[in-house]
Amino acid sequence: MDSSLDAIFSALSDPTRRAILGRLARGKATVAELADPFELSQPAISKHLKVLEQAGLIRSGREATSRPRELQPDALKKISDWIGDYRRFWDQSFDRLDVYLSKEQGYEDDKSGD
Amino acid sequence: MDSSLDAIFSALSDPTRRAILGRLARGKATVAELADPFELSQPAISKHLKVLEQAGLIRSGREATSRPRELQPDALKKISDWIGDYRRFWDQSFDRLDVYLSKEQGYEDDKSGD
DNA sequence: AAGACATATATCTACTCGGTTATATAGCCA
DNA sequence: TGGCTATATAACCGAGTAGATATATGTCTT
Repeated sequence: MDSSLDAIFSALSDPTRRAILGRLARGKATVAELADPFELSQPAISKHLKVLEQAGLIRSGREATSRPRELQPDALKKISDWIGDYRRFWDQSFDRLDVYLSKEQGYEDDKSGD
Repeated sequence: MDSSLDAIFSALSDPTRRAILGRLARGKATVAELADPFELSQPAISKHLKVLEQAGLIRSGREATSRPRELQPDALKKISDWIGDYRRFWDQSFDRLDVYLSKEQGYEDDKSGD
């Protein structure tokens, strides 16, 4: 599993792979279940799953003859954190001190006196 | 400008382009300024800038002979919103679905041989 | 052990991508 | 106007990608 930003962003740039993640957000699924909505061959789906797994976005299990996939949120959190550095560019309220401080509960409004 | 998730994620998958965005987060810059930190040719940088612009991540201005670039946060907000749909999977305080999902067995985080 | 089933891997092809060098375009100044 | 500067575009190359079909692997069932 790579889990670098390169691999994660690259994996997410494909609509099929994002759709697969969307399906997995509703619970784990077998390869056959994941392939069903698409007009792609089974090997094509397996390839997409490999890309997602190497990016750290999903992981594989084993249940009898099937290898169900499930979401692994760490990679998504990683890019969410990266984007967070730019949040101030579109979110006006981000610049406010109280927003910084409320990252941890209980730290709220220690010195907000403007 | 495309601005689709495909184009945005794809643009962000390259470390040079992310570094360019990082530089632009500190203010607008000319192509020459953006190229300076890299050991790449000027045309290579121009290509990267074109990719970023077509994804809607930056935009070009005009000042005398230079074409300064600046951040355009809309595209970043777009993918931030997309990721937001998955926030519950890593943010405990968002809800508890992640706990429910990881209760199932058969996944490879437990690598004790059978 | 053999067959069936779910999935992975191998191989091939067309296309995209990131880089290069060479050249073109556009604005400023003497 | 001609030349300088900043940047864009064109043409090309090697590496990687997404798809296909064909085949292999691994597990359950009988």
